[in-house]
Formats: sequence, C-alpha cells, structure tokens
Amino acid sequence: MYNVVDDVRREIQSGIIAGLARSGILEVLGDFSDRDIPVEYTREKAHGDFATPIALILAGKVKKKPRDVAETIVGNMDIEKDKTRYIQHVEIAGPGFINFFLGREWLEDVLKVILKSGAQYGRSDMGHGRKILLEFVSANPTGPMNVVNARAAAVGASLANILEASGHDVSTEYYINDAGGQINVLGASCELRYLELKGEDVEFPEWGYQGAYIVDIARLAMDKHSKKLEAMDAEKRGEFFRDFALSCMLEEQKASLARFGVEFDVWFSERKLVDAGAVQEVIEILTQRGMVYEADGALWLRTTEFGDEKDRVVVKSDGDYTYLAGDIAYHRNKLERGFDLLINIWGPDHHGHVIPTRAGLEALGYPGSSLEVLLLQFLSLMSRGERVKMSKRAGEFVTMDELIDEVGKDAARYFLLMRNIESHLEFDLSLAKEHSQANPVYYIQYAHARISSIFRQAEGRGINLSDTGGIDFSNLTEEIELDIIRKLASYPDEVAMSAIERAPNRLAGYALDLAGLFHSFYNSHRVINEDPDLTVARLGLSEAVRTVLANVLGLLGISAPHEM
RNA sequence: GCGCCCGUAGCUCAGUGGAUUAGAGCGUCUGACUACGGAUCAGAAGGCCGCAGGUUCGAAUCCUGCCGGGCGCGCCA
Repeated sequence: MYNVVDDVRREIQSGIIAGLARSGILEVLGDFSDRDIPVEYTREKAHGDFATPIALILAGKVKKKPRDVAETIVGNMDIEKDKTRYIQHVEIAGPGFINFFLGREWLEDVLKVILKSGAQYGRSDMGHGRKILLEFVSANPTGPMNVVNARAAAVGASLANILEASGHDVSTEYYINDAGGQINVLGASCELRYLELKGEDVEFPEWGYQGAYIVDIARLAMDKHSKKLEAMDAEKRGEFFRDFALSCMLEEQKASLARFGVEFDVWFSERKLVDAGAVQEVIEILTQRGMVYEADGALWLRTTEFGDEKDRVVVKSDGDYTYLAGDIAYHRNKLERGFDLLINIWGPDHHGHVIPTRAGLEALGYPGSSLEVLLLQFLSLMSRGERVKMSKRAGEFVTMDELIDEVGKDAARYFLLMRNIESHLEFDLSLAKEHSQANPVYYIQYAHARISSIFRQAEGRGINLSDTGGIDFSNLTEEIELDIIRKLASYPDEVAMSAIERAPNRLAGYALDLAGLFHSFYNSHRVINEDPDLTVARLGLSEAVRTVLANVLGLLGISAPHEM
C-alpha cells in the first residue's frame, strides 16, 4: 500500500546519495546504498520533520568531523535540481544531524491517502508473501483454558494479524497434545469421579486432576452414556473415558477461544502424527544421517553438534519416544508443508526446549533459522492486593471464561497485549472489575465512538462527506491538527515495526497515543463550526483518525464501536 | 552452579544507540462545558533509568562484573 512517509524517506535518501556522490564521498564508501541511510522522526519541531544521523555514522569511515561531513553532504545537495516534492529546507544541527523541514503538502497528502485507502491503510508487502506458520496456545487438553493461555491467545492472534498486514502469508495452528501420559491421567480422573458418582467407594488419588470440571465430565458421561458404560469391562471403560474426556476438554477449549475471538486455521493432533508413524520416520532418518547413538539402553540425539549443552534422549530404554522426538517430528511436518518460517509462542518454562528442538531440525538438515520461538512471560493475577494462586493439580485457577466474564473480551485482550511479551504481566482482577471504565481500551474505543457521534451530528445538520477527494485540507492550521496528522503518518511504520519486532504492544501504545491526541483536539476545537470549509476539513481529519483507530484495533482483535 | 528473562515516578509499565526538559496510565492535588458524547480535557507534584566499570561523537538502550526478583536445567509433557 502506498504511504507518504515512504515517499518522504526516499526523497531524503536520494538527496543524501546525490550529495555524497557529488562530494566524492560515495566512491570511498564502497558497498553503500540509500537503504543504509537511516531516516528518523524528530522529537522536537525545532529539528524539522525528519532527520538523518548519517554524517555521524560516516564520520569515522571518512576520518572527518561529523559536522564537516554534514556540511559537505548538504553543500552538495541541490533541492531545486534534485527535484523533491516535499523537502523545503535542510539544516545541520547539533553534533551533525541533517534536519529536513517539509512543506505542509505532505501532511495533506497523508490525509488524502488515508481517506482513499481506508481499511488498507497501514498494510504493506514488506513480508513478500513469506509463508509463516504461527503456533500458539497449544495447551494440554487436561483442563479449561486459563489466563496464561489467554495471554498467549491474545498475543498470537494479534501477531498473526500484524504479520498478515505486513505482507506475510500466515497460518495459525494449535497443537493438540493428545498422545502423552497426561491424557491417561485425565481419563482415569474422570473415570474415578464417575465411579464415585455411582456411589462406589473409591479413594481419589493424589496424582489425579482435582478440579471440579473433572466431576462435570464424569456427570456428563453418566447422563449421556449410562447404559453403554454399564456394559463395558474395565479396559473398555478406561478407553472410553480417555476419549470422552479429551473430546469434552477440546470442545470446551475451542468454545473459550471462540468467545475470546481467537480462531485457528489448523488444529493439529499429536496422536494422529504418532499413529501415522511420523516419529518413527524421523528416528529412521536421524539414524541414517548418523545423528543418534545408543547408550544406557536408550537412543540419544547428538544435539551437542548444534550448540546444545548435552545430548538428548529420543527413544527411552523402555522403547517409548520422548516428548522431544515427537516435537521434532511435528516441526519437521510443519516444514514439509512448505512453510518458510515457523514461529512458536511458548511459555518461559519451555525455554530449555528451544535449543534441543532446533538442533533436531538441524540434524534433519533444515536451517536452524527456520524455527523462531517467542518466549511469552507468565502473568500473575492480583485480587484485592493479593496474588491469586493458580495450580492445575489443586484445581485452583482463573479460567479464560471467567476473565472474559469479569472484564469483557475487549478489555481483557487489550490488557493482555499492552505489555512487552518478555515482561511479566500483572493483571489486577479486582481493579479491572471495579474500575473497568478507567481501562485504556475504553479510552481508545471512546475516541472511535465519539467520531462516529460527530458524523451523526453532521448528518443531522445536512453536512455530507461523500466526496472526500475534494476536501481542502489547507484549512487545517492548528498545531494539534498537524500533530494528529503526523501521528497518522507514522502508522504504517508502526505496523511494520510491530511485525519485525513481534511486538503487538507497540500498536497498543500507538492506539492510546492517537486516541489521546484526538480527545485533546476535540476538547479545544469544534469540528462542526460556523466555517463550512473548516468543518469539512476537520470532518476529513476526524474520518482519517477513525479509520486508523479502526485499523489498529482490528489488528489487536478489539472491536471499534460506533456508540458505547 | 549453569542458562534465559526482568530491574525506569508511590504502583503497573512504555521507551532498547541519537539531540542539555526520560514518557504514559493508575493513585495524589488544582482547575474546565446552558455548543459536536464529562467513559473527556487543561495543569501540578513525583526519577542517582538496581550498582560499578567499559565501548562510542553520543548509553536507560551495547559489553563486563556485581546485587535483587522470576523461570528453567528429566529416559515428564
């Protein structure tokens, strides 16, 4: 998608290149192109609209003082000759920054582009259609979704949107861990609760899952399949409960995620992978490649060849595969499906697993860079100033559903996204419940709803904004108006940076900033006023703000209401 | 012991090479509509950016060491 800042950046870069070429510096630099010239937004207006520190960067290489380099470059730039649309004036400042002052045309162009692009504004083809598989949540199907899963869901879903908006071909996937021993524990727990419900004298073991949801599943089984169960022998009944409990849990997880607005392209079953012999196949390939050896009755993978601190067991001495073996097979399967890059969102407790898994892929001949793991830090829940304890075994946790019930989907998603993924997140439930109106998400949504309200007012007064192409934006002269446009101009860069840094929290902050600017503008200036031209221009500005707010909220997975 | 993450305002956190004033929200204090939605706005107070060195024209940001917190370090998943 076309965006004005890209044009400005190119103008500045080609101007600098021209200056470097005419001054003879370019020859000395060797491999150097316009892409090596950083163009930055300025923090202060006295520094112009954009600036480049290129003279400071090159000073060392050409062995001259930064300011002299800047003088030389600027002295050899000719804005008239180099024919630029936006640059009006160039200055050298501070230690050697080259500051660019643009005419107000660029700001007017920004608004025109936004109104023309609408929902497309902010999108780019930066990713060049790179195929990415983003796997996240992948919770064990042994309990309801909890708040940690909710954070992964919010971040993963948003990241998928952001990567897609920046030109990547993204597929989202949920890995169902339905082949491990914990499924047997789940089944057995439900079975024992079932026997209890029938009045049999059983002692519920410590290794069983204690949560009330286990009893719910047992009761459901009794209500629905009572006769069938009576006819089963112990072995059949065990199998039944394993499958029944698993499917109940999966349905519940899917329902919770759907309520949270998170959908996956693919639900991938570990058991099917194992049944299809994929793990066996991987072991065979690794054996052929000489990457494994036997010791102590087990089969070991030479992960130390790929930077691991010790080799890892892939086949246990009892003949079972380890979790690592299954995971290597799964990730090989992903790559075999034609993805260029695998991105996983894991909890910090899995960080020790990153290197072995990547080593497994390298042992199979894939590049280590094909697997990228984002370690999402935990969150702690606070309630009335005290930490809420969460333990699956003890059946104490706050579920995703409870979170949605208490603070709402939009607020929950915003709160879970607003922090850097590498930071611990403290989520105060009682505060979110009691003061939910102070949530930033309401502040942002209110700006959006407020603009819609302005348009309802305008329509009521017979003002129509159907022909946005003909708006004369030169009527916008207030400082706050220009500040808003600058903020709007930076939006495509913000999306691109969020994608590159895998940082949805950047956009959460951007949305808050933009909403704040608009609220400030609204309180100090009338959009609908006595001057028809100014009114139309401000309506155009408001529409641009509404468009960008809607776009950014969309990427975050939060609704943009027209009224609240 | 080793590895990863974190340490910034009373609290929760942005900022992760750029410009002699380090930002936001909450909390505290003072103000603002008989006009487009007061879920708003204007302003004030509040900082050895954990500590100490180093690299750089320039460090909250990069490197080293130390201190404090979290999480890992299994033939569990």
